[in-house]
Amino acid sequence: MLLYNSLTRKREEFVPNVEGKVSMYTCGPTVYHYAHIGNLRSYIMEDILEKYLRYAGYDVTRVMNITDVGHLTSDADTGEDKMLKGAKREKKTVLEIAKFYTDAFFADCEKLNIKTPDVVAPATTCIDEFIRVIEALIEKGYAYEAGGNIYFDTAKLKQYYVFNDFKEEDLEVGVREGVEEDSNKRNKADFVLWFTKSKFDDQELKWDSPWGVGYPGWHIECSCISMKHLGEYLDIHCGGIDNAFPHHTNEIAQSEAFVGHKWCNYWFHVHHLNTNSGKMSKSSGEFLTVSLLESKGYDPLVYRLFCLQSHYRKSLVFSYENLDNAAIAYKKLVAKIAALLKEEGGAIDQAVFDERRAAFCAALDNDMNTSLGVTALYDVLKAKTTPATKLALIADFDRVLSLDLIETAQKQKDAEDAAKATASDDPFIREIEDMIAKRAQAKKDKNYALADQIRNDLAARGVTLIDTPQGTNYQIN
RNA sequence: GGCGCCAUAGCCAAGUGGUAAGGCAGAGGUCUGCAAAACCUUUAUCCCCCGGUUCAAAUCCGGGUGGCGCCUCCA
Repeated sequence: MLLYNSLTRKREEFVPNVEGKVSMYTCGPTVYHYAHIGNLRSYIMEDILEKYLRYAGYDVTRVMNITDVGHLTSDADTGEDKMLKGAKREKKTVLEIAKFYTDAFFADCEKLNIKTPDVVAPATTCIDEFIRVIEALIEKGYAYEAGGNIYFDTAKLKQYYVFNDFKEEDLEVGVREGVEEDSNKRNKADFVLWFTKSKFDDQELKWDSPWGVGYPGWHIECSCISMKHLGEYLDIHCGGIDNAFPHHTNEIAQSEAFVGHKWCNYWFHVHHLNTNSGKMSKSSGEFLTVSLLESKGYDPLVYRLFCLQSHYRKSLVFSYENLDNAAIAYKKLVAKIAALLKEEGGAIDQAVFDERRAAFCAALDNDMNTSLGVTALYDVLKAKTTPATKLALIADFDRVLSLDLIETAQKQKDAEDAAKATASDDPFIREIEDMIAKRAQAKKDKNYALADQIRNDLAARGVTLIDTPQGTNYQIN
């Protein structure tokens, strides 16, 4: 299978370190606020990668951190800790905030059918590990103390800028508002491993360390948590493209300085979800959360389909028009599958099954081409074969796509069956059937005004009539 | 200023040298008293622009233009 590797900027054949096994690390959320759907795009695409690797037969171990400490808004210890900022905003303790938004994050993931990683590690539970690695980095000469903080010395590396051909002198400090350069640093690119001199007096979470009471820098978290659970050799590291520099660059710097050899082979970066005005963020524009979409009547899985119709390495523009497009496509897809469920099953045609499955695999083998994967699904629906074959294929693809296609279609069918079964007991159903009968009579009498009025009355109450040559069916919305 | 990604129909999008998949919307049709649903048919003489390589380019190369991202908050 081919995977684009940000490290080499090429699509490469994926070969894990240990045959049949894949170690996978994902940068998790900073839990100071709800995740917006742009954040979740990354997790959806990473979920597809993980599930496809499993589908392809790999034994995958996936680890994710939860950033609940040390994520500053500025490098120079002048900004605010994001966690602290969230806590102040809501007048809660940092740990309460972390707990609340961690739960909210996984609740959103569940709605989007994003599998929870095998290991989820909050940074605050791994402090000893951070200290141990920082001590080793100091011992090896890769880290130094200045102004009370511990910094990583990027000048000690043969190559620091791995994802971009940056030249240090061309990098501008303070491109962003509110960012100042830290005068303690020896080199422009150096970064903090451990803070003891915090300018926020009310920093809540602090730990004792060989360098004094303080707290870890952001970058060290991911390196340590990954190595703690996955060892010195990592197969795939995932994250949003915005983290390639400096976060992932720093992770590589400190991890490889620590282990003394190549650390991670494949870097999987998901590109951004944009709005018409640019990158989606929590601070500008409409704050688009899963709950907001639900409140507007969208099934979260519609958003998942919306993401799957694009490629993870392309920026995607969000608009309600595009989401509506996905919503209709999803509804039609489910309706077609519900129709299949009603048909006689027949036997599974293994030849067709294998052929269609090969097409699906070819799509995903090609650098996670989910758009083609969805097309493979449509091709199944159009294929000339038995309903049983189609349903088996759809269920098979959905192990990766996770759109709950069969389940949703089954629910729809069950609801219809249940409505029919309880018809005689339910006064509402009896009334509907009564009105349908009256309308049939009106139609027979060519009293179309009355017939249309009955149809409109029912529509107003959420009942859609579907005329067929065999009679009138109805659907309760 | 430096670095990187991208550019295909009204919208989303596939395509990795052999003559433009698929989805949504639109149009026409079947069915219907009409409508809805469903089904069938149809929708880019051409892939941002200009050069070049080649028998052959949306695909490769060079140069533009435009959009987005990163350069210490971000997925």
